[in-house]
Amino acid sequence: MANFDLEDFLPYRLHQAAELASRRFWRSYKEKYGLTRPEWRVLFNVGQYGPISANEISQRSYLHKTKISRAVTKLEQRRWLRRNEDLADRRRQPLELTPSGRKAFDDLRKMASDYDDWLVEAIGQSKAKSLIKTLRAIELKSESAAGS
Amino acid sequence: MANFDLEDFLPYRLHQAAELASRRFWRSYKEKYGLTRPEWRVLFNVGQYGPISANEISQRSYLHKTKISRAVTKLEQRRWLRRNEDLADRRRQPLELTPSGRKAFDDLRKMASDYDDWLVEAIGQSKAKSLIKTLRAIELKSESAAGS
DNA sequence: GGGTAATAGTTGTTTTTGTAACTATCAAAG
DNA sequence: CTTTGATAGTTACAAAAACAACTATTACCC
Repeated sequence: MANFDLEDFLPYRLHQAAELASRRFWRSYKEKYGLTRPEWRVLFNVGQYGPISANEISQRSYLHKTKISRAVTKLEQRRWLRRNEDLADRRRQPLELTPSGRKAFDDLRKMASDYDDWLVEAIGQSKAKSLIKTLRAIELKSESAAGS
Repeated sequence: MANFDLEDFLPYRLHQAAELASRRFWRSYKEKYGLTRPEWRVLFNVGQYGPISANEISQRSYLHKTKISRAVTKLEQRRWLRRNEDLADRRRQPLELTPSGRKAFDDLRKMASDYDDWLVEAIGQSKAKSLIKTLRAIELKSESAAGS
């Protein structure tokens, strides 16, 4: 504690890295498609896991349900996704991409993949893999403290 | 690219980890002192590096200058920090903690240190150290793309 | 079944944030 | 000096966020 250093405080360092790492990428999809971050996340969750409900996205990504709700509305207006009906539980709305949503998703996924490659150059493939594992361990430990 | 996985996309994973890791800690200082995250960051920067100007905090923490400006106003109203004058450059305001700010800082630093210890349990000391290094490397690579 | 609690999702209201424009001061060049 | 451009910090306004309250549906249980 005597030698506590802000720069080595994990939540602080993690935030800095996350913020810096996402900034350039965020600008690129914002410029190209005018997407916000929650919209990007919802799009990717639906693209990768769809059909998926808002609540499932929330549990998977820790995104708050109001953010998801509004992002879904926007993406729907754009005709990038549609809400289906779940006859077994009429509260749920399984979400799926439309063909044009799929097209945008594919393009954005390519952008993400390229950006990830560029980032990984900084540390190398093997360290990138162990980084992912380490981050998951931290998330797991923190999860007990989540709460929506 | 064919096997691009959202869960392994570094900016996404980093954000999840940062968000989860900071949430519990954020709640604890919010409950105890009613601090926002920018206020916490400014307090820690001034506590650790003061006297320091808003601009120097911005460069160090990538916090936007308007956030810093507002956080400084709040912390000043609380009498936790004061603005000094820089006679050599009257635009700058070197910031310093007051005695009561120092007291709060010491308490919060203890909380942060304890929380960090708890988090590090998830991965072990040595991995925590290499994690910090890896994160810095990612930040360095991303920095070229920063822009305030 | 009928009542109570829980869940999925939305909407309204208040804070916080991002962006740009602004003031004040300093630096550089002629 | 004085003009031009840069920098530190603040403020105004619009966009996005948090938070709480709400509707509709389902689950539980007596």
